[in-house]
Amino acid sequence: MATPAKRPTIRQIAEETGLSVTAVSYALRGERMSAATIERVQAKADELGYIADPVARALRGGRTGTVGLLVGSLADFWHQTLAHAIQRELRSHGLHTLLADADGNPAEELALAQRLAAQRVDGLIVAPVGPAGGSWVELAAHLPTVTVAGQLAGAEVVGEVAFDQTTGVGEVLRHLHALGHERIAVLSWAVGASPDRPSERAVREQAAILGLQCEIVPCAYSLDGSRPLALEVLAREDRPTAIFCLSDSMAYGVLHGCRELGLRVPEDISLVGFDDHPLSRLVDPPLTSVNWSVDRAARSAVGFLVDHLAGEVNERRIVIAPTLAVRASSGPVT
Amino acid sequence: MATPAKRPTIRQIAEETGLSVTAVSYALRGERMSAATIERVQAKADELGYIADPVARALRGGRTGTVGLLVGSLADFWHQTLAHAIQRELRSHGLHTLLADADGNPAEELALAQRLAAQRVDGLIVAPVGPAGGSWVELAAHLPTVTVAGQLAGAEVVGEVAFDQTTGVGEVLRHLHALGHERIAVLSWAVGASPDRPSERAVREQAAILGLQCEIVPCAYSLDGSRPLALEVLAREDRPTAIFCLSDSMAYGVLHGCRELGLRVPEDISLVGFDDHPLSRLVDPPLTSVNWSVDRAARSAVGFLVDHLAGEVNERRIVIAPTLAVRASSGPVT
DNA sequence: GACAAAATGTGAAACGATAAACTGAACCGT
DNA sequence: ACGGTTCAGTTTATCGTTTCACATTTTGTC
Repeated sequence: MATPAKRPTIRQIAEETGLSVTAVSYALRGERMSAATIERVQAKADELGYIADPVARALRGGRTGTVGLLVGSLADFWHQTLAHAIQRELRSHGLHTLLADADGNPAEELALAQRLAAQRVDGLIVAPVGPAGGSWVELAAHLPTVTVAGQLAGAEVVGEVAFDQTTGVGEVLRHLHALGHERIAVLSWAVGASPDRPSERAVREQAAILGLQCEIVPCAYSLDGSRPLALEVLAREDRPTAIFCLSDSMAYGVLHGCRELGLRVPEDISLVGFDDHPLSRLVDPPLTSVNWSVDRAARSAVGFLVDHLAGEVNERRIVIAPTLAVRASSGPVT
Repeated sequence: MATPAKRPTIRQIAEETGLSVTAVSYALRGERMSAATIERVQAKADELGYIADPVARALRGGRTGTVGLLVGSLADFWHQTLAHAIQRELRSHGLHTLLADADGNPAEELALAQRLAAQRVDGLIVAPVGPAGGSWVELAAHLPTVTVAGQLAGAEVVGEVAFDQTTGVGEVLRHLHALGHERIAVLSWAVGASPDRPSERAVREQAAILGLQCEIVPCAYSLDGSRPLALEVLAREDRPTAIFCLSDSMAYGVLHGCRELGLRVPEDISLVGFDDHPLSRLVDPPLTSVNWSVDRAARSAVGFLVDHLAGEVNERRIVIAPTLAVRASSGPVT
């Protein structure tokens, strides 16, 4: 039985160098102590393979080096991509990621955020699905928070990454309008009762301007959620000539549904997605979708947080502009 | 300016109930104290909205309720799916997830695992990409560890979820053999120098049995990694008649490459993937792939860990059997 | 009713790191 | 030679919780 080989602590270094624990603590951070001492301590620390215990540090009130990442639904491909991008970006700043997934349940988001806070994360990045209920205000007041694609009911955030939904939706609807579509079903996330979701509002506004009949259909995120719904919508007598899905994940499900019904895309029905997942260009037919530069969003979100933690106060809001990627899934009405 | 509204502590409860801190600590966990006291403390705790501070608890040596999840590469779709499934499964057990992504760099895996350990996770679930180097043995000796699809150089784990690669690879190669293919390029993960990767070994063995010419080509994970490689392989004069990718992510990149070169799949070249991502049935053409039941893997991995934490000692290893999903991307040699 | 054994509770010491307050010295200009 | 700074440390208290060792009360048994 090998020795349990405990991790070395600051105290061990103190004993072996003959200094006090405090001295070592300062030296390790390069404060106060003389250059000679700092070097001696560093050497010993390296020798022992010392890593500061983030837990103890956190307890005392310091930083953990860990950022909480709360995503609305990892079942959604876009959230998956975003989570990956943010995680990678955080890591490039030497920060760790504590991931929580509300799994499409907006009511749980606040509770999860609080659990993350209890774990003493240094900051929070939230990509919510639902309308913010409850007391985000208080949470955000204590914990630097950045939102991505969503608001938190008036909470004071240190950064906000917004997506220009109005323009994105507008481009899609104008595109479909130009192709001659007039009856369009819009599949929207079915989460919470949020009558004023920005994307849905944008749909209504633009539809009114263009004179389109847009029916907003609430839908579960995942492929398996949108497929049955698509089957129902497509089976109608006066089925729409186009379906606009407010996420690519849903569009994939619809695509699957079309296959099952033997409907051709785009001849029988046009289909447009919303996040431009990397695979959207590879599905059959390639999916027309709205691209948002996830990397830019991730960089900004992490940047806001890191700047804030460093005490800098910079620009706090960025609006990511959409690009409509027109592919084969949308075509003229026949 | 509102009061900072600090989280309530055990001490606050103690003061308000007139008990000692110790008594409250016991009472909250329902130990020792009289039923009456326990109830009184519980009531006060609920009233104040008390949540035990996981950080302090961890410092003292208890559980954090957080499990570290180390994935080899979140750029890979399969790892994404797996991470989501495991995260969801952990949550259903009331556990939180601390996610780290080695981003395709096996050399970093151990260091990341150590950071996770430093964060005092209760256990570790590792889905490695590379051959295990370094001292996993010591890490695993202190921290309950479960591996998914990979080994950790002789480390003693509390659970192992294995995939029957031999059978999976065998089915693919037999399938291609039956279709008349003889020259096959196998795209394998290009990580570390691991001459004895199980999947690659399986390829060599099966190829020998069936008399196939299999060239193993190392490749980066992502779509963007495999696409250029595919272009190179496909441009050869004696290009293979089939490409077998050891992950769907790579297959997507190859598919993209085929499009650019104007090659038809499967008429000009057959393509087979390996993880059966949900979108594989939707791409054009639908991708033949090997399905592994990610949900089952996730359930098992989490189950092993939870059982171990509960002190139960059960079966510690499961081998997930593959199912070959034959779709349109593989066809007879023409 | 005596005495042991539970039951219930308390105080103090951890866990590992940090920060405020304090202690000597060396050093400064005048 | 005097008070004042700076330097390079040390002591001590603290974060919130658990646990060990001990103190007190209650209960049980013959």
